[in-house]
Amino acid sequence: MTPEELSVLVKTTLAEAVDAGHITLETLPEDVRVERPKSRDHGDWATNIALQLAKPAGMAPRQLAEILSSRLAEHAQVTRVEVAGPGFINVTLDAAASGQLAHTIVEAGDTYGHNQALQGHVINLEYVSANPTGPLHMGHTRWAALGDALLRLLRASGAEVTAEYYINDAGSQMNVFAATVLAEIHGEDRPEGGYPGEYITELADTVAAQRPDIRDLPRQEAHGLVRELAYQAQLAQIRGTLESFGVHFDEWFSEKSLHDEGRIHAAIATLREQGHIDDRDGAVWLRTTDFGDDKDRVLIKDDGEPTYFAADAAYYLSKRERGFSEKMYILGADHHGYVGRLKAMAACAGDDPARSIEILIGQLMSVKGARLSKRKGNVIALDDLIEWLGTDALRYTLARYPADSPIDVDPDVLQSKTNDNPVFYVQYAHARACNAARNAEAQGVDHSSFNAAQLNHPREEELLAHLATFPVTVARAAELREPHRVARYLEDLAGAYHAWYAKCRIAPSTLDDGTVEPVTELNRTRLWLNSATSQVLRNGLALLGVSAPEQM
RNA sequence: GCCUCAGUAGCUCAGGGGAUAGAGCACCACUCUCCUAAAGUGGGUGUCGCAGGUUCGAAUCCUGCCUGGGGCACCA
Repeated sequence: MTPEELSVLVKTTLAEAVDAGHITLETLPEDVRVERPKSRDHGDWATNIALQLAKPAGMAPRQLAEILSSRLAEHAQVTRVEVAGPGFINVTLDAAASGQLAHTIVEAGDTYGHNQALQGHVINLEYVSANPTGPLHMGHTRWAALGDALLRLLRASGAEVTAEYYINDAGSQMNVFAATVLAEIHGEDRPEGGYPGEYITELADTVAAQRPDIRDLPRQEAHGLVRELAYQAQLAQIRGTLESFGVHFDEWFSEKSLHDEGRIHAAIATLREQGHIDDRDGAVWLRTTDFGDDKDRVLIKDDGEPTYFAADAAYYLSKRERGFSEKMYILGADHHGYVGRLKAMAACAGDDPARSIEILIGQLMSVKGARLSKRKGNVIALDDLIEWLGTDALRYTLARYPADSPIDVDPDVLQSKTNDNPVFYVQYAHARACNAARNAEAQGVDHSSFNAAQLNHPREEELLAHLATFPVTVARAAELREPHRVARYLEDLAGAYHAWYAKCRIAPSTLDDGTVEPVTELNRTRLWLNSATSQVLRNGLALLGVSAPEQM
């Protein structure tokens, strides 16, 4: 019996008690939380439902708990129920009822932990979206790791999610970019305010190789061509970096296409219909102050050019037209000034921002001792970080903290192979489980039988309890948009596994006289538990985009 | 000035109102002739930034203050 099943049982028990007139409640709670108590003296699972319902039921919490507990105790899989403290209900389950989970997990395989908490949600998740004028750097790294983990989590919870990268391929910075590359092609000094970094030289070489005639073209024509070719080359480089970081986008959306297809003016027309446009001082304004923004925002400047915000508005409407009911953005704290205007803009467009827009703001990260890359333009390049620390270590570490806590990554920790490096601790647990399975199988232990009641060692009860909370951990992490919960969970699970492994042998032992003990049902049953654990470790790591090595 | 995030053990940090506030590191002592000791076991540590409030109960929610990070464009 899993905590979810127990939760359902408590809920139905409550409903029965209400029907029988023993408890008076107008509405039943939607969610009954069942948690693993900190102290094992408090049973296998505990619920505070009686405390929460005491007031609406007009009943003393302990009295309410007593009614529920006497009914719960009648259930076959429940060994003991106690009312404790102010009104907690502590439940102890039958060992066989808990142990069955090992079998369930192995059968569910890769889908164990998946849930339907977000079924029906059609989400557009936009993240990274770095300008295509240079390589990705540390400023993008955390969002890449976090966004991809969140994507996997949302999908595992039943949401339909599209990962989208917004390419800022319009605007003056692209011209500066092109001018820099073109100057490089001509062997001239870089223009004032141009891009630094040796990657510009590489781009210039690439472009010149593609179009050997480029130096002979009229300057203006060459500029347009360089702009396109250098952009393509840079974008390809960015994709390559993301690919090696295990991050995949479903949609690469061009800002320029919004301009070219007239979608910006169409968006303004839509906003105008909604009655939130002002024309003043020769510019076109969106009255975002109607919806709580500090100041109104310009959409079309007095020189007739659209602002970046106008493109954002058109982009938002594009997402809506493409059928996304929820638009999620992951932005760095340095962009949090955007939140107010984005939400106000959504409201101007006639949407309810509380439902249609979700903006996750993350704090910035740093890496101790990281060196700037002259080649990449005096940034700390993501490519270099990957090469230095490895994708697994980086991704795990970045996914391990809540987005709103600042991170200062310590490379020494990431590269160590001990307990103080959580990535290795978790990966090692997986590798160890795989190795134990290989070893047991070599000695003839297989999955041919399973007896849940034999999983009664305290360490296996503890391990089973951890395994049981995986689905609810995933569901909660997805709901709260907090991938770090999965990482923390995995660390706990790995700890429970190591502790179990130290006490409970899977394979038969060799006796003093050199003979090997016969394979028993206990060996086989433990193999199931071992398999279940490695499965959950694998599933959890997969949600974070981190590999689960079979040996280390 | 306004907005926003943070302040928890010596250090790095978890803790979406609940029982005695946790984990890793660091420090000490144990455990491998049998599945990976890259591990496990035991040992102590706290004015949860400060002050009020909400309630049966607050590290958690509200208000104010202190300290630190980030942000407040007809830039992109």
